[in-house]
Amino acid sequence: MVGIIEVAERAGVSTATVSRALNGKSHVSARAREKVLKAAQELGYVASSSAYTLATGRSKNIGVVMPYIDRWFFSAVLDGAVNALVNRGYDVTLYSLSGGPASRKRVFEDLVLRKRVDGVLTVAVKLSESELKRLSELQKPIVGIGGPIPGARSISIDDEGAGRLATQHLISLGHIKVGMISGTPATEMDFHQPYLRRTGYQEALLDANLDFDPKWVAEADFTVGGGYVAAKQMLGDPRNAPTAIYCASDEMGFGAIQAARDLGLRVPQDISVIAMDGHPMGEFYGLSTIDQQTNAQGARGADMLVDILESGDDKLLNNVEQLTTWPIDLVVRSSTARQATS
Amino acid sequence: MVGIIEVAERAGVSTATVSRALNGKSHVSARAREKVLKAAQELGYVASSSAYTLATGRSKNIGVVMPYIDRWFFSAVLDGAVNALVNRGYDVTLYSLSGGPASRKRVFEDLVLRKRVDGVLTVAVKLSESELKRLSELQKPIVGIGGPIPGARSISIDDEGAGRLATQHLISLGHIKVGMISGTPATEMDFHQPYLRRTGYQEALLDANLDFDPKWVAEADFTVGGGYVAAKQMLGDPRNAPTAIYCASDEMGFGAIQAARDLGLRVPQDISVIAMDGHPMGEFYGLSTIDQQTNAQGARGADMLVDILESGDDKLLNNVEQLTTWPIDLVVRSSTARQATS
DNA sequence: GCAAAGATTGTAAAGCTTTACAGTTTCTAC
DNA sequence: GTAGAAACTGTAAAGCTTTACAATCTTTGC
Repeated sequence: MVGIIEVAERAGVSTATVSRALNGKSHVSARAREKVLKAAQELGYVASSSAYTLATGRSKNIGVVMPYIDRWFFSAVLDGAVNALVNRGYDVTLYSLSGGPASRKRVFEDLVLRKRVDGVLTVAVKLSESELKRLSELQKPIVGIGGPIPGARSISIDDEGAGRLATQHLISLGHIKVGMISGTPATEMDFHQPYLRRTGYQEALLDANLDFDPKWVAEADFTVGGGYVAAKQMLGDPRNAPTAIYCASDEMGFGAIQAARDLGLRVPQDISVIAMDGHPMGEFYGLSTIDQQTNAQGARGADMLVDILESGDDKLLNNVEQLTTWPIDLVVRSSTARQATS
Repeated sequence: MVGIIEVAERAGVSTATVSRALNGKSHVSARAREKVLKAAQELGYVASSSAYTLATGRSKNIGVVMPYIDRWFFSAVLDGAVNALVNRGYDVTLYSLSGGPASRKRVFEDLVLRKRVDGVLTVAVKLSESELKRLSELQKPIVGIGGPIPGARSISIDDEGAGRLATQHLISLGHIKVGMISGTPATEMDFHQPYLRRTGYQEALLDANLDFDPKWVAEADFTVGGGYVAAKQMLGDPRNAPTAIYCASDEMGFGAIQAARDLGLRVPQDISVIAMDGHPMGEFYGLSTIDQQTNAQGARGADMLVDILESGDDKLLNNVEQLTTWPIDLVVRSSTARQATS
């Protein structure tokens, strides 16, 4: 194994100079730098990251914590974050919370204490007070995506506003009976958006003086299957079915469209569907939606974190509450329309 | 920052004993072990992973390398791998190849030399000879998923057999004009399946003495959009359109179904579609498919890697060519049927 | 009760880098 | 040509753990 000593010998300088030259520090003559670079190149030398971390206290590694990996929203955030981080010279270590409370505890205690990561990016995870305290004690900055985190920096859309906007779109098309398929918080997750989106929906109805029937609100698990079942139930009773549905995720929207079709309803002539997220498949199913640029949110969160780490200002390492509201766009496609006169 | 010395002092033993007790080694009295555990608990001590890695040469960390992150196939493999690895006490560091050849080189040179990972799991990446050589020199075991890797261990379905099976299913339903939407290898990726699947398709036609029209084969990029465009083109010309299409991925299958509908064709009465992967949305679109249990493949690959690392047999660290063929299942749903008599 | 074997414990080195500090060389201005 | 400043370079410590080896204690068989 070739170490810094071999490089120093070959270049005819000390290890200190090798280190300085390779890390682009000043106080190295051009000649020495060149010799070092050449020697390192010839030997195929790369510094051991564990020794680097031990000596400097920085790992150049960000921990990303999320409740699921193989769902579109999460993998899209992850993709954005990984690309942004690699551009800035950071690795990412991935932690899933799907293993239950025990693994969650392990993630938050070990992960950070072990000095594996310089900072933490969480997606749709609400930290408990003790988790946050622990991270803060250790000066590990944290950025959350997908919901405001009390006591820390976070990036989130205005979920209530999004729910209101989607519902207003349906109302503006003349719909009077408007239903909603809301998300449901799974036990291991900390989504809080479901309720906010629902609140926005109800407020929009209220503002428009429209009736609100509890039967028009269903809960599902954010998946296509969940949306399908909920929509079929809601639309199945012809005496009291809504003419438009707002779904809290695009995947549930896909399910709802399919359920409508299976019931013989035409979209949008018989039933309008709007959802939210900005899933790439939305375009092909003509699903109207509220786009939230998921990839870009991940990239932005990653950049915020690295900005803090590289600022050189240790005060920034403390976690402070600071919410960045992420903009949303209404994308109108072919799944929403004024209802056909029957 | 609390280190092993503080724990040793509090427990009234030496650091060596603390280390042994905490790592579950033998040669520690029950009494000493208990004192150490108690002290460590009280101080909230966790060993620094960089110091551990520096001392032992092992990082308990696996690098996962894939060309994309936010596509279903890849995130499903990743999910399976992450869960399997966390169960065995390993972290995973994620590398994306989407940054082009320069970033690819960095991944394979730095990643390993920096001793960041004990082993590498690649997904749909074919290693070059020099990449493989480098990994082997450093005794880093590698396992590939999604295609046989020359010179290394890998897990792959029989792509040719899958293409043949899907096509035979269509032929068995009486279809004579059978098209295929094949994948296309993007520059940064090393998919080799596209051609194998296509070979299987052609062989099945040949075996059945069926005509083969080059216009019935299109290439697309594995996405819904790509499948949509290709299918629309293929089905658009009524004089020469196939009555059944085999798509090399479920997402392209979704696109093909949508294209057929937009052309006024009924699925499966006018046109049958079969695809492959086992995408969870397939069920809701009634897409017949060839299931390959993507999650489980990721988990299996991860387990293979850890088995090698924990075997204690250094000879196993050398990379040897060894292909594990992964079983596939034909799942028949409502998108394939005997053609309606016109 | 004692010698030998076995179990437990401690000391100190090794693992590889970064960097403070001190020492040396080179340059500049007069 | 020289003093002083500036730039460069080297030595050695620090960072935190594991573990080989040596030393000590405990047990066992007689």
